[in-house]
Amino acid sequence: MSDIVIDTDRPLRADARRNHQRILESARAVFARCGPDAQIDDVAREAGVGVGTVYRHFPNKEALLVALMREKFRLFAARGREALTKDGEPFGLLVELLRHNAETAASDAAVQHALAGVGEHIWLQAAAEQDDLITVTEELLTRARRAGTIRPDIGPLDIGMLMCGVCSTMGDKPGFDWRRHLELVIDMLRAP
Amino acid sequence: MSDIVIDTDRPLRADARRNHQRILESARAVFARCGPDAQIDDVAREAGVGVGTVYRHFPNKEALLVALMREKFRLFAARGREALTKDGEPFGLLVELLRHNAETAASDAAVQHALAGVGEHIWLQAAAEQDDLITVTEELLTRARRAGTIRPDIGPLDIGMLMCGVCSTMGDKPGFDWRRHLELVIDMLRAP
DNA sequence: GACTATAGGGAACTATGATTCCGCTTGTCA
DNA sequence: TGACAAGCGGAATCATAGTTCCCTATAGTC
Repeated sequence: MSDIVIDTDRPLRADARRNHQRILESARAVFARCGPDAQIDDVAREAGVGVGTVYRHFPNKEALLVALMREKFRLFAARGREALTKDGEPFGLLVELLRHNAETAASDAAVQHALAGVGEHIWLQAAAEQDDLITVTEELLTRARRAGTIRPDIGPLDIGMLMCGVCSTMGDKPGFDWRRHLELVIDMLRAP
Repeated sequence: MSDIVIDTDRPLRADARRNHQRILESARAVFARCGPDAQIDDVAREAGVGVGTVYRHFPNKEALLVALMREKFRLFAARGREALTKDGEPFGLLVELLRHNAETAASDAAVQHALAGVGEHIWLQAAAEQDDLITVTEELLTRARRAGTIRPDIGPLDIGMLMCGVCSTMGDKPGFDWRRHLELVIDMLRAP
């Protein structure tokens, strides 16, 4: 959300702040439409700004993608935190969360491809957000474990990995049904 | 294996046949190394031929990728057929097959990315091979169902989808362990 | 209202990598 | 062993899309 390179602590000019936001939103839309081969020109057009402006805010295309990943992880972590405040059967809360997140991912090919297709070096740039997500997930799992309703050997990274797998089947592969994939995974998570 | 455009039924010249094979092998190696952004020039160099020669055998890069996918599906189907000839507990045979295929996929980023990242139109060009694989898988599943050792609601497309998910976690994602992913999936397949 | 640092626009530049083209080579067959 | 069609090599071409550059516009400030 604040990926612009700032070398002073001066606040951004109002128009810049507005554009930054607009670019991020357009990027989300364009990446969702075109996956990782979305074009900067398209993002710029969609945002109603010039390419130069995009580059003023994000040093390159990769940075834009990373910003989107980060945003997504932050969203998932926030939802996790929210789930922690609710009361109810912990496993059920987790399942609800996973379904919700999967729907979000499905509406946005960027994440799907970002998670599945890009190299480690991009992945690592969202490490902080991921760690946070992992922490939250761990807490959700702990509660479910205590309640005895989840397979006890499942860790937060397993959840990430399995969901990554579900996301990979979200494209337009003939015959695949990611919702079924998700339900199978959820079934597997349940305590025997 | 026979993707060269032939407008007569004349057999290929000996050197052409040799080169066709060599190109396919090199493509496999280069795609395995570089994933979908392998370069035709590299394939040509590795095969010890000029780029022109590659293009004489495959109209474009996509065709090369499709040829590799087809080859892979054919291999998996062949292994499935082989499993059908063995005797032993059907579920065990299936598991052995899945593990074997996963190892193969893991040694070859091309498939992994081809399965996960490319669009429907490429996918469809391997439809015949896939259908064959599905048929074989269905037979394996039927036997396991009869033996009562597999979750009865699992179909051949589920297997494909789940394995596609496993493949998607084979990259260099920090903390992911696709072998664990596979074992979790296998566990889920088992009859309750 | 004027000044200036900050921000924007978009044409031009560049890099990358797929694809084409054509003159040369080599199997094949009589 | 010659003829010639089939095949090969790789420099040149073309297309795409990321990135830079610099001139113009404007928000913020006195």
